Amino acid sequence: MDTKEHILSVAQKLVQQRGYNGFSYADIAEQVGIRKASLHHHYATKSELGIALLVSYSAQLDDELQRINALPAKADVKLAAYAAIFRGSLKAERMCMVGMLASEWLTLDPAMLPSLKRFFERNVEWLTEVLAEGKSQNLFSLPGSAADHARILLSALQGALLIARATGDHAAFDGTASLLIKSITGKG
Amino acid sequence: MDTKEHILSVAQKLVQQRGYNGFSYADIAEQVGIRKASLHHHYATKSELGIALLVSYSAQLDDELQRINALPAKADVKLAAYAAIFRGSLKAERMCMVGMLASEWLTLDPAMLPSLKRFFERNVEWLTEVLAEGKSQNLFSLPGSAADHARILLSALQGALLIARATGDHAAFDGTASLLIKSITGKG
DNA sequence: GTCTATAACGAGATAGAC
DNA sequence: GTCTATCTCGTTATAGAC
Repeated sequence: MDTKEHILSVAQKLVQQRGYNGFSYADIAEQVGIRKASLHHHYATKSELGIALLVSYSAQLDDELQRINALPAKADVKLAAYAAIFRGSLKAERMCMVGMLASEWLTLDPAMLPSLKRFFERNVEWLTEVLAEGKSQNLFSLPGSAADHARILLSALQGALLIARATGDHAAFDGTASLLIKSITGKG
Repeated sequence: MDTKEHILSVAQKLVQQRGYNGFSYADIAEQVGIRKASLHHHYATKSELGIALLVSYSAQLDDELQRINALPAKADVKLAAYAAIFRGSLKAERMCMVGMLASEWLTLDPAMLPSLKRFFERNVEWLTEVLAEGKSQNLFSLPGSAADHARILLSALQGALLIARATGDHAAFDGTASLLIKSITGKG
């Protein structure tokens, strides 16, 4: 991994754990093993780094969604795989990076906001497709639009991750996630 | 309102809007109309202020839940009144203060954490009671435990507020909240 | 209880040598 | 591309007068 990627990886972890306003260039420098000033050669300003983080994180999301799309699985399994992404974050004691940034959005460089919004839209779009797919396969019984259910899923997983990480109650997250999926796949 | 309460009120708004690491004593001083140094007479340190904020915010929650309990209404109406609290925050462009603090919990004074956890527990307990009440009134048809449904409700409302505030999509919040309640009160 | 003044530190960022 | 050295500003917090 070259230095630029190493910086990005460390910075992403710091945002997910401490928030954008909760870490400094000194923290990155320490973990990457170079001096603060050298960071500015790769990312001149902190908000430039923030924008790069959003681009990188969105690409990671696309990779994950494509990986799930490629599974030889039905829609219900895809939903479980999607929820497992959040479960993995919880295990690593990290928030979704964009969920974290969303909480701080009023303090962010406005240039970061478009990709932040786009990230959530991408999640809702993908979930809406999977829900529609499950509907056409007669796997799901959904009162209300697929898009509204998609937003419930995204919101509930973000909120459950937020709360479970702070309370340390991982079992509560599991209960929430499995009941969420159960309530979509139907009771029978 | 005396100065101490005024400080608390301004600080609470700042945490809800910008996060605990996103505002300073200078911001409070400017809005309260006194000097930075005077703030330390009322709250010696920032984490002392943070703890006072959690005590005050928890008391506000108790007031709201008691107000809803006192309504001459059935469980479904109480759930809608609970969701309306979050809707009010969104309208004021504020996060739930404790949801905000939860995202930053790794950077907080550990003394703040017990009341933070207690806040979420209080929400889940109350929601669990209302859901059980609705069940006994034959208003709700719930697969899974009332506590798990309570956690879905809390998580989804926290997440929907987080996302809708950042994206500016208030209609998405409304769709999420109403479908959440609809899916509990049943389709008939 | 509020003020001025200031301490002590950490932040993001820059200059210029190597 | 990384370093040392430094700048400027904002942060929490304190001392002591009024």
